[in-house]
Amino acid sequence: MSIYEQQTLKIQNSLSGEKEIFKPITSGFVGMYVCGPTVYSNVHLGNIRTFMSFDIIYRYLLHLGYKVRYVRNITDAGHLTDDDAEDKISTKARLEKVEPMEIVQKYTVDFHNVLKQYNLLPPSIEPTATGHIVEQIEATQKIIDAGLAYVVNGSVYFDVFKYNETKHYGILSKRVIEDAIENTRALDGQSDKKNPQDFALWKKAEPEHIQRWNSPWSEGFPGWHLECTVMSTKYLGDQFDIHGGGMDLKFPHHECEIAQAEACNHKAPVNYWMHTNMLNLNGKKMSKSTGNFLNPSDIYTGNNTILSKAFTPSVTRFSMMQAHYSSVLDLTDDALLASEKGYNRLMDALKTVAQLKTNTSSSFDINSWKQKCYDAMNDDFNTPILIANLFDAVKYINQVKDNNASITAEDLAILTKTLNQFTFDILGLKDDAKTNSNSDTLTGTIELLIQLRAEAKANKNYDLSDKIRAELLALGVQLKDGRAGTSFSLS
RNA sequence: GGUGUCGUGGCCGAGUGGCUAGGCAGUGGUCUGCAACACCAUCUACAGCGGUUCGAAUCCGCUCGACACCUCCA
Repeated sequence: MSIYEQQTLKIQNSLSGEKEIFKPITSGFVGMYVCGPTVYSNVHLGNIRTFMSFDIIYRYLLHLGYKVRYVRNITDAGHLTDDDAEDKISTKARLEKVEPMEIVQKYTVDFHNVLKQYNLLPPSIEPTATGHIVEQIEATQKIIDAGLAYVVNGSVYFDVFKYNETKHYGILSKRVIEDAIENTRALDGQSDKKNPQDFALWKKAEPEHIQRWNSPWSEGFPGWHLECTVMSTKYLGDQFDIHGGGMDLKFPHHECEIAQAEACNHKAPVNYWMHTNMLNLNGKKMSKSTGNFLNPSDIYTGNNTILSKAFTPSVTRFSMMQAHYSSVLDLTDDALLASEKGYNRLMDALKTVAQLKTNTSSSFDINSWKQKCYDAMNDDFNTPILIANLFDAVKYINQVKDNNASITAEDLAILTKTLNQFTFDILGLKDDAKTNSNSDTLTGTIELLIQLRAEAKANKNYDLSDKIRAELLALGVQLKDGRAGTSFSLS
């Protein structure tokens, strides 16, 4: 029996605006699509938060025993910039005098490196827009055939007004498109489009545009919204379970996806839409121009002027998990410092739990604690509550260590397994100290110093014992004197 | 200007119509040669103003503020 048969998972669905019991289309299987990055520059820290949130969701679904196909695309064509009608990738390529695919390669590698640092699991399929030009042309033709798109000067536009006659454009973002059309019709000027709300399915390439493909309408490139529709339905089917992305993509990107999929396949493509909230830095939106900006790697290299020190990816990850994915998260030095201490306490407890002595009875209800951990995650992946529960266990573990509480061997096994599963498998944390420097040589050396210090202390040679303690601390080794002797931890 | 999300204690951040969230910091204590760690105890709260209710920080309205998306293009 799989875990998911014993747990009731609820997901906040942006489409209905309600928390719904999750029921996959095919029992035991989950199809999940998340809009990936446009690889024209280093990945944004805000993107990391989004992908990390879905990493937790992916990990939890896997833990529950679902067979998950997780698709996350790479946008390497067709995403237009805000300030002009040029392709982001081509613009940058011309600037740096390189091939567009060179830019794509460079930043795709950067993206993968950063995600690996933050311990994100790779998706099951990572399709690229340029690898699906044929499918995008086919989808465009299908929408034209359905009478919901029109061709002007080699470009193809989705007819939002026409679509809205039978369907609801705005169903996801809760917008009333009639109002928007009413308000903007007068402004329509030299555009090829019938209506400002219409969006491009295919764009004719200007002469300077490098990325271009042949199509029935022109030599050009596909519209940004179409790639996600094509790639999600190709790998997950016309209807699939979960579609995720950042809040900023809800409109128009995801709205357009729904319209395109409806136009192609005559059914709603997605059962559960999930949107993650934004990441701020020191209370403000991150912006390169104002200097209120961090690259994901700046945090763990410490190479920045905003934070007081470097923070490991696990600490950053832990810090982000202390907020719910649907809340705006404010990243600050204080918050990271606080998270680092909490994270260290959790890691210490995970080491302590392996050394606990068992008793004939338990003073803590392990099974109800375990269920509380599941309840937290079942409630729309509430990681802050989960972490609060993990700290309950930390408290208990320390009490047992100090003989102020007791635990049976059976309960200890459950506690150890559950704690490790939630910390490492589901939250995706890593024990940085362990991975950094856990060699027998180091351990042996420190144990020797601890022994020498104990001898110095026995001889009341406190100058020497304090010197050993202080210098080890300076090297990142903290000695901990307890009743049973001295232990240590690495930072 | 339009739409949406939100405003919780020194900081971060959950939750909720009446029952201690949690982390970090602070305070008192236990432990220690002195500390640190750990443990025990403890303090600070729900933006403002109205309303509904036996009871609201939680529901409703207004005000103020924050953030995002849109308003030219996608």
